Amino acid sequence: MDKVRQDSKAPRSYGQFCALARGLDLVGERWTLLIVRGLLAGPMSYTDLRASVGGIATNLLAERLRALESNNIVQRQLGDSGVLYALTPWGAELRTPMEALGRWALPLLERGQGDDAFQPRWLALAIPALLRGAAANPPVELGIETDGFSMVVRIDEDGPSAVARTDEQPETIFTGSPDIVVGLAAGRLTIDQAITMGNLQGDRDTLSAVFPPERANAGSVSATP
Amino acid sequence: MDKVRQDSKAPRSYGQFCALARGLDLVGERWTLLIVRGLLAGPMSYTDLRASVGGIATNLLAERLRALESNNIVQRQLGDSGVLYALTPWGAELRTPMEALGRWALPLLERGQGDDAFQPRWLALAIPALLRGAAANPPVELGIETDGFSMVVRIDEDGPSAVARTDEQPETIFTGSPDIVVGLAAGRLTIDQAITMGNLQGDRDTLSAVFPPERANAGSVSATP
DNA sequence: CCGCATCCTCATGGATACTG
DNA sequence: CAGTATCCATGAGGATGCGG
Repeated sequence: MDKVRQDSKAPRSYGQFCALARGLDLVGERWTLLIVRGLLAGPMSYTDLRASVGGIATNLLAERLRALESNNIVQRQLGDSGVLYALTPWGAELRTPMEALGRWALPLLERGQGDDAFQPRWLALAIPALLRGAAANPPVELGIETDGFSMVVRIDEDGPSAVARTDEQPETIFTGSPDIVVGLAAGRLTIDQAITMGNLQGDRDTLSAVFPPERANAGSVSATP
Repeated sequence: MDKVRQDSKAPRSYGQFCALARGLDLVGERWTLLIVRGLLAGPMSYTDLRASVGGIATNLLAERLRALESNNIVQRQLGDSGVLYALTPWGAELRTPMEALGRWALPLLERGQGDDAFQPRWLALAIPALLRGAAANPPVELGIETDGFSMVVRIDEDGPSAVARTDEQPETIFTGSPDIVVGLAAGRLTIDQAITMGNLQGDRDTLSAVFPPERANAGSVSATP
């Protein structure tokens, strides 16, 4: 018999004619934005995505992905290595509100990592968000390594971006704990402080080009958490 | 005996060292951002707030307000008319990410109001969000009436803002359904189309100063919902 | 293995009634 | 008016199963 998948999910809506409310109808459920966070770095397989989201139950991930797909935020791709999930163009535009929310929540990072989990790939969203507004011509590239994960932060005329580092070219690499890297990006630590606490291989100029000293303690974070 | 209020709420956290996740720990629960939406227009009493949020159960509102207060997003004020809830400075900064999310969700309004509820005061968040970036010197003010509610949209050198209209000064007033007002603000309708569908008392120049024709169909909304 | 679906338990949400 | 108390429905979380 035909397996007609009954769309038995009536995904609780606010039922309000308001852009914010309708947006929250789509991305306001638990885990949803963390799934998008994972996909902002590029398409991923189900299993990788599950690890990237961090702690989501498998049935919930499947359910959320189904909802996201039917709302045109996520699309499935058939790679040669199996199924890949990717953001649609509209879904990728969630980067802006998500970065804004992340910047708002920055003061919450000041209490440090504590017992919380950490995945270096999450920084691939955070770093560009924190550096948003910066631009450089010619481009600057800085390798950053934390918690065993390497990424390249690049600032060009289009602004900052971060990608996982696959090659092994001798770029300027700064190594430090998540606290230090975030503190540097957030302007909470000066470059000198960061170098004292971390480890810089290469020239300091690249580091200060990516994290300009004038941003330090610049108070882009204004209020008390 | 002492009523020691056991803080029995262990408000389910993602437990991740990530600004987005920590932000969602505070404002990611259902209804929370809609409560903030209400308070962005100014301090409100419990009962007014409940009406403004639209459909929230009273126990949930009390619980959310308690959490928001203990997280320094909302603070209670003692007005002479009783308790008032207001945003803290940090809480008020949620306007930026909320506007960003609203702009992202704008395509969802294109299917019209349908059966959804509508409260004109919600536009006090939406209109400035849609007009963000606009500035005018000298300032322009336009009275807008929809669904029995009047507001004044003002654009000055600091950008757009909207406040409920209490006085009865003879300002230029445009009257139209929510669909029309939103369509105009979103640049989906031209001024001529809006006037055809609505009703303008006063001069067209003020209307076009607030909703510049060049924004119409400008494609600030890029993707498909 | 990967990509889910099912089952079960319990915390959370939602509606309504009630109280200082 | 400003909530609390109660009860039921629903969604989250965890374990496990199962076909490809």
